[in-house]
Amino acid sequence: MAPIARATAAVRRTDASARPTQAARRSKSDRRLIAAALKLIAVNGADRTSLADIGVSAGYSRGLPGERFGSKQAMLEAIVDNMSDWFAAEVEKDRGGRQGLDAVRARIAAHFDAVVDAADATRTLEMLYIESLGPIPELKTRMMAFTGELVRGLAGHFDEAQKAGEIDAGLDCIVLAETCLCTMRGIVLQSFFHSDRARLQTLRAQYLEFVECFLSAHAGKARAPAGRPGRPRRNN
Amino acid sequence: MAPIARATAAVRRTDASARPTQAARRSKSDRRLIAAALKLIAVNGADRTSLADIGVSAGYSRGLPGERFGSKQAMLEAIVDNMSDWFAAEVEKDRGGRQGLDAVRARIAAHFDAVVDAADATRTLEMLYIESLGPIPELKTRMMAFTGELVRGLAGHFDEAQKAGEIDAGLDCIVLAETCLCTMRGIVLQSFFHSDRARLQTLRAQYLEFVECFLSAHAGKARAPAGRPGRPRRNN
DNA sequence: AGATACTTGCTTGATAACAAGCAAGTAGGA
DNA sequence: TCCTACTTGCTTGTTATCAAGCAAGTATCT
Repeated sequence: MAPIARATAAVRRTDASARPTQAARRSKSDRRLIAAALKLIAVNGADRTSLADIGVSAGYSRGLPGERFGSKQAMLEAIVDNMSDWFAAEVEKDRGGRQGLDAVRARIAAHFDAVVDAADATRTLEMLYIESLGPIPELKTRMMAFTGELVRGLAGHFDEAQKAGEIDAGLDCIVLAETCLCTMRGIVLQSFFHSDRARLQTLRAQYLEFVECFLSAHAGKARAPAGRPGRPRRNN
Repeated sequence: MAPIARATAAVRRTDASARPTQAARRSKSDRRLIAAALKLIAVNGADRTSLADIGVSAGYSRGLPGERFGSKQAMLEAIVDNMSDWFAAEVEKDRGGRQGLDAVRARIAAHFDAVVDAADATRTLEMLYIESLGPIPELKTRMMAFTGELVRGLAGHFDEAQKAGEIDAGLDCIVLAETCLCTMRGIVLQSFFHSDRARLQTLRAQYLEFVECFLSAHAGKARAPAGRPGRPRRNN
């Protein structure tokens, strides 16, 4: 659930269960540091979050984050990597084995769900997304790579949909996917301003209308495949 | 064009034209300070932009911004106000006298055009949009007000379209408008990552297809509640 | 008109808070 | 005992904010 644990260390604790191993210690502190960073950055932004605050908030000393990650920049990069991997995995997991438009729908749903399930994480990710526009190119590169990965993933399913005849062959899958992700990003950002969770769901629903409408208007000619939704109808 | 000048002071200069009046001086320095701030914040973000840098970059001393605006926070607020007014006026101006769907289209076009015409300004606005999520509520309030204004403006035209029978009576104009603005915001943000200006236009065109598709699918006189947006439901 | 008093734009120096990074140290697991 | 996780003290650089001052514009009086 939480996008935190990455170093899955050997947690084999000896029979004397009160003695954690070194690797377990490190892994635990890693996790807590990143969790604390997510919480703080989600609220204050990266620039206003000091390494000292992160360390103390995680229950350690003020110096640990710097010692562990080497520098603040490096820590931010680690966080982005961590979350990118988690988010992509989450979306991919929720896709199940689906393909084509079903996979598109699953990815969109997974995207919004992830935002709800891991609010700190996604909010931090969005904060860093913007701040990465600054002069430090390292984060920006990673963010673009991350976004590109999502775009290509989604575009791949549009491709499948084209090949399966679910949608028009003339559509540009990459552009289509990118537009979808932009919209989702915009909606997610907007939802950050309203603590009201229902707002997100409302906008999400409206967005799905847009998508289904577009898809059915551009439904492919080959109408052999079974799974094609005829009308802008949501599931069920 | 530029969203800068606001204090339209009495610029009545005496016939000895080389002697600027006090008000003119102040107005000029105000303009230059804000212009410098826009440039710097667009690149570095507000947190990484110091008042000293702004002053020097504007051609004045490092102390002037603080002295003029009172505090950094206040300066940011002034900038947001300035730009909000300008942006809203720009969009409204481009609307001309149009109403209904034509006005919707004009507003969307104006929105994207403004981004291209005043890149620094909009980029700064977006930067501040995100940073305003932080713990200082002042900016956040203004940003929400600004966004709300845009939403209501757009929604008003959807309303007109409904009354004119251009679109379904069942549609929620506010939600529709908000979704549109979210998408535009997302696209604009995405375009910041590519110095390539064509990317923005590509996504913009794709988005317009979405909109037109949705509008024509929900065109015509009020029909039965068949087309009403269903409740948010995720596809498993 | 010309000189004088006053106001306002702008600059410069000082200060205090804060944050990142480094180095030397302590404690706890192997 | 050695190694590693972690802490603490310190240095250095940055930045917002304040206070004092200078210079240029404006008003007032004669």
